[in-house]
Amino acid sequence: MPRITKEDKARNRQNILDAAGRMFRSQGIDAVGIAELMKEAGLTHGGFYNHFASKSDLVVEVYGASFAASLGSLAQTIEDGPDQGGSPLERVVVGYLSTEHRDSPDGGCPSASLVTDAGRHGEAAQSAYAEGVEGYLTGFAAEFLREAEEEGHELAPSEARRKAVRLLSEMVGALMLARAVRHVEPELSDEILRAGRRCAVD
Amino acid sequence: MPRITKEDKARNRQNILDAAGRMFRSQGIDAVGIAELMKEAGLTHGGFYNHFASKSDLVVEVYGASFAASLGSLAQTIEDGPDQGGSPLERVVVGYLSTEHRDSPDGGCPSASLVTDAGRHGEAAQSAYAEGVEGYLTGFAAEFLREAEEEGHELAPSEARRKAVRLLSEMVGALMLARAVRHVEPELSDEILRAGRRCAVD
DNA sequence: TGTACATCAGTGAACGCGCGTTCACTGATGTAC
DNA sequence: TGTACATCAGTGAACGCGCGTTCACTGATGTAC
Repeated sequence: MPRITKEDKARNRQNILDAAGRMFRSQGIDAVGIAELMKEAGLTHGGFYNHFASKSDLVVEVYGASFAASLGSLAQTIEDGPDQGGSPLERVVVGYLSTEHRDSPDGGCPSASLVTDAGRHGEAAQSAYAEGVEGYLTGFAAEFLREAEEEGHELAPSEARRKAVRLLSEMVGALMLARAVRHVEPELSDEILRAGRRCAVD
Repeated sequence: MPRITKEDKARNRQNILDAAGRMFRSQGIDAVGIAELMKEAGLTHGGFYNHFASKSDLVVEVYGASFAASLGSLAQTIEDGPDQGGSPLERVVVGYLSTEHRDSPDGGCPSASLVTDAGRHGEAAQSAYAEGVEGYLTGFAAEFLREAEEEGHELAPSEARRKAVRLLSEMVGALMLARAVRHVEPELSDEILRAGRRCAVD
């Protein structure tokens, strides 16, 4: 059957990246094997090295791609008009700490699902992770400033930044805790999400 | 050389548990092999199964032991008189979000270092994790109530509980984020800790 | 208390297994004329 | 545009390796008399 079109090769590469993004986030990087990953992408394992030099290489690319997608959907949530009321950041928090996001990490925020793996897969992966976190913080801080200006409050940039850091910390912490206890203590899991949603933008 | 005293066997078992507690927290459960673990405990790998039926069994016991130790030192931090000022919970937060705690996960809070592993090592481990989290929440909520009463504020138990959940979420999230970016963005890492320390008991 | 024997913790080689990675092979695509 | 050949993506067997676990063996301890 091979050889394949250039476009097909590019599509295959993207399929591998997408599958890895989903599987890494839901199962953890080390729990996903190359063979399993390639099968999910519709290929056999041997071809992996036609696209990536190593699993480590893939990991770095996945961090970049996952954060890019995640920051994109964050921006969209902020820009979307206030359909069901609440400020943009309130909508972000409500979506972030929703049962849907908790229950499907595969398409969710890499800040949370890849936080532990970031420290264990080399400097390049860690840099990609840090860059993604910085993206979240920048977005949040800008939105805090925008909301303050709109409402006529005084808000120093350094204070907006601090609020952004706190908001991300709480969102990531609540989401991870909620996920960790979900199967054995569903009520505790829901309670954690609820408490975070209720007051996370104070 | 074998056979060994009952007391020696008990001590060996404890050594394995201690080594596992340290190594699991700093490296992650899956990254620690039985051979490496037993070497750290001063034994050879074959003897592991004289103490534990399987690695999974050990994992469950480590969750229990780590949380017990962690909750104990938490209680002590709360009880210790206000040496350098600040309320007991402020002291807890300052210690929790210190660079020392960030840089030595091996003796630190299992809520943070074992949160990801909890979801991936069976129901028993997850239950032990949830129980530990519940212990943290109960301790925090009681302290919020105590402080409110001392200062003459009104505080409903449900509100104290909510504050406890939020506090733990933020502490865990900040600690994990700070650890994840520590080696590539030390300033960002410090900033995350600082922001959490500054206002985590609001 | 003293003796004889059974017990069993520690040892380290060995097991099966799944991992990341390599490789010879295939054959349709890309390219040079 | 048509033809001949080189390229190279996909395939699946095979590699070395480290993992969790098992096992035969040793010999000091625990126990029964």
